[in-house]
Amino acid sequence: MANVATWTQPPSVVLDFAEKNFDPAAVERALYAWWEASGFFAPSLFRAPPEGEDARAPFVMMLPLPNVSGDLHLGHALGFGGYEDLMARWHRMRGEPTLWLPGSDHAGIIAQLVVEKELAKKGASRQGLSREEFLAEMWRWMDHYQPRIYEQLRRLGCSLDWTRLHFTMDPDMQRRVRIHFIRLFRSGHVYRADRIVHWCLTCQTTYSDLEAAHVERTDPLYRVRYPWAEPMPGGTPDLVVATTRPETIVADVAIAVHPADERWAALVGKEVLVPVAERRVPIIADDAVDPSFGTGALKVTPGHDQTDFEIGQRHGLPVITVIDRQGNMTPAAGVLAGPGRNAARAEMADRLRRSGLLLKEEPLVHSVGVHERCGTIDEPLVMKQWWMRMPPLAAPAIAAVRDGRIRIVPGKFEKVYFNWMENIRDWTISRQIWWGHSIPVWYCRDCDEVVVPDEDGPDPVRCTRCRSDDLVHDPDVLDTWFSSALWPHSTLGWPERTPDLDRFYPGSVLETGYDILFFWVARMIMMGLLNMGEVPFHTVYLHGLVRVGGEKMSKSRGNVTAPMEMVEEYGADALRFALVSGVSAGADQRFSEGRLQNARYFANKLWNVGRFVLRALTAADGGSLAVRADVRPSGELGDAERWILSRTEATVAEASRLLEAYLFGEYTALIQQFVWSELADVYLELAKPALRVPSHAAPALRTLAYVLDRVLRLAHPIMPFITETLALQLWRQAPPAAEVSSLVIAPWPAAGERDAALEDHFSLVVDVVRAIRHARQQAGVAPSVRVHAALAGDAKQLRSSAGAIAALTNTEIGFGEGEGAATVVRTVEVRVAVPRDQDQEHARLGRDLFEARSALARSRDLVARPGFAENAPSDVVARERARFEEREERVRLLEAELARGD
RNA sequence: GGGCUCGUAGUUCAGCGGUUAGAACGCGCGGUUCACAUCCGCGAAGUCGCUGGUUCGAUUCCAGCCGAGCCCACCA
Repeated sequence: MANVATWTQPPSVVLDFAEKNFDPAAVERALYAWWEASGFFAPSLFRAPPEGEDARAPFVMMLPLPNVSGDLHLGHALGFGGYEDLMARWHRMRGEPTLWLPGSDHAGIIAQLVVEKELAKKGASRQGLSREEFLAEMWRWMDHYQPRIYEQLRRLGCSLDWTRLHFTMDPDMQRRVRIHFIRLFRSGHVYRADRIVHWCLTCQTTYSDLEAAHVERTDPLYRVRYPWAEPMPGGTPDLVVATTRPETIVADVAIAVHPADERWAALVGKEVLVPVAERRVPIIADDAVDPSFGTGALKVTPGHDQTDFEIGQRHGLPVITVIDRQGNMTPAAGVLAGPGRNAARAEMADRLRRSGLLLKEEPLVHSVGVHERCGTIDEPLVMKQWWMRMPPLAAPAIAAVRDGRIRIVPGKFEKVYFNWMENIRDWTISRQIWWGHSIPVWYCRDCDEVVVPDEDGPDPVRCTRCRSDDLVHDPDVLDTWFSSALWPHSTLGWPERTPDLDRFYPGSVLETGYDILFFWVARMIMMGLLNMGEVPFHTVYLHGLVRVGGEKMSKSRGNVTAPMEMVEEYGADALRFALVSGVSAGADQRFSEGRLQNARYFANKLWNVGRFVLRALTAADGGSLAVRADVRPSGELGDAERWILSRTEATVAEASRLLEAYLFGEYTALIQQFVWSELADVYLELAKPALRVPSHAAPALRTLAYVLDRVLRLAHPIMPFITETLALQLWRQAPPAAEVSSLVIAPWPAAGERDAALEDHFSLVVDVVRAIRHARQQAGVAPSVRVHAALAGDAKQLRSSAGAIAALTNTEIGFGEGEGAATVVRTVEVRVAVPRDQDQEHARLGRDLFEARSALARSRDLVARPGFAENAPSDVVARERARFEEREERVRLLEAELARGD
């Protein structure tokens, strides 16, 4: 049951609490190495489930494969070190066997381009190498970058199970991709067809619709007259079309008009002559034409335009290809044949001009498709490619989200998902590059048969139809996303039914940026449903983009965006905290050095809270008191102790709630707020007096140890290194009753009992403290000077807290009448014996009274409003009534106070 | 053309049918308190984009408008 792996001792070089400031560099590497060596990141059951409960279901996440094309960027740091590791660590602490599976992606064209660029630096080129030589070059490069990326993941603290590391191009993965393709082929989900595709002249490959981007450009728009093929009756209008690509005129096969366009209705079926080509082509009617553009007549060029290709399909028109893969004009272009489509464009414009058919030339602002990888303008071409038939795969994937088997967080992305999936088009999966999964298809040179091997069969050597041995392997490779779509099941052993696949599929959460919802998430859902019959995860959490701007990240280096430099300078904990803090799901964020600095300050605050507690334990010889960090103190406790304990339990409950609701930004804010404003600013100050008296120190010591222990557990998912550093030292002095060797596998706390009345009472104490401090500052009394303060009005409730108020304000507290500056806190009169400025005080009390009266008026209106008492929930009514009474009392006190001053 | 989102303090952003609308940074003032100057204390600062509607009650829900942005799509 329990994992008794190879727990080694914690590293000896953990930072000692004698250090005033937390030094991440001193602990991070050693702690990570220890965690990893101890097997904490394996999906083991680290402790028996609680009495009467079954073992928890595993928590499974896949690392969104970073491309092996460079270093990690801030977006990776946010996803991996922020949300994902946070979830993994939290679930692990909750006792769920947690598998977070690492890997990387071969990144097809992106990686190939990078390596080609590297080659170019050395004066070499892909074309100068054989395919084998080039691939060897790719692998060399992989061998260099992969370990680098894995090291960076460790630096971020990611609790990945490195024993299950995968790479999309591992021979094993190649086999699974091959089987997947063969099955898709046999089931008809993939097919080979001549269709129009996006072609990149630079990269010399096709690409999918998703990889097409659009940019706005201004190009000349040519208006060209196409002469009628037959003499037409008088009054027949000229047929004029507008085009930005006159060089494709020679590939025109028709003119299309909108069916409802009355200008052209009578001429549908007539023919015109294509200029220069002198070919007769018909006028056809098709819905795709926008009658408001130009004359409403569209030249139809199925060989070089997406829309035209579809019109051609509908009307059975031929395809003429006049541009080749290099961008040169083919012999089919007739007189335009020859190198360079741009030269052909000029040539064509010239010829049209000379023949008087070019009526007009004007600039047009329009958007043109480009290859998003390199920015080259799309050259749509008709080519034989492999396609995946998407609508049948999309249907069950839509249903899975629709019926809640998968939930997307934040919910707005469900709409985006539906919008895309419901309009999905077939996916071109073949690419004309070398780096990638080869397509397991051979073609017979003798009879054109397509030969596909058996799933685990050898490469075919003979044609299955004509027995020829003249077979040629498809030279193309598969789109990168074809293999990553299988990731959640292929890494667990599919198609074999392995123990891992049984245990860890379906997984739990898929966390990634919203920008790859379609590229990856949607496709994983479709492939998971197809191959496994079950969704790959129940929740998709999408984060926004990290933008760096506005503020300078570093004076010396310009804008630092490399997360590793930030880890170096600020520590992984600070970077993780800064990235997650105050950001909501799916929202883009602006990252700044200020955020990072604040996170480091918070880490340091936590460090010093830890130091304070550890020193106190040492000084008091915690050993002899047998303090147990995980045991909530009971028995004789002061108000302050009972208050911070109650607040601690409240924080435990709230942190759990926020994490369950995927509200990570609020979770970090909660932790920071509690540690800084409540634990450090209030309770630590209150504990100091007690700690000075050894005989009275025990309750405070037990409380401090317990609260620190809770805080470290709560903060561990987002700040693993500093919390572990402190926990190891805390537990040495106050060993937990439930023995545990590391915070990584320590139980997530369950919220204990709260005392709501005491919490409320203490918030009054804090308000009174602030009022006294304010009075002292106003009067210019030095903090070291002890003064008197008197509490009156509704002050009885504060008797038990007089000591706390005194300690926090350096003031003697008395009850009843007093002298000095006066103020009213809620319903308590506060007089601080300091010199006062009568006029100033009078003015302030006047302002307070004005505010109190308007607040009272608001309360009165609300409580008396018709329908309020009947319609509002009873607890709201009760609260508003209480608030009304309190405000009445406050107004009365302020009036009395003012009257006294007069 | 279709879909989505955002507009809250000087800045970056949380929040939300009933709170005195919050945080961090920044700003002003004061502090050598033995955990922390990567600190402590006090303070100033918001008509929650505009206009209507729903509601006992709207910063929060709905509609329109103004402003900013994102995604999808076959604008010649």
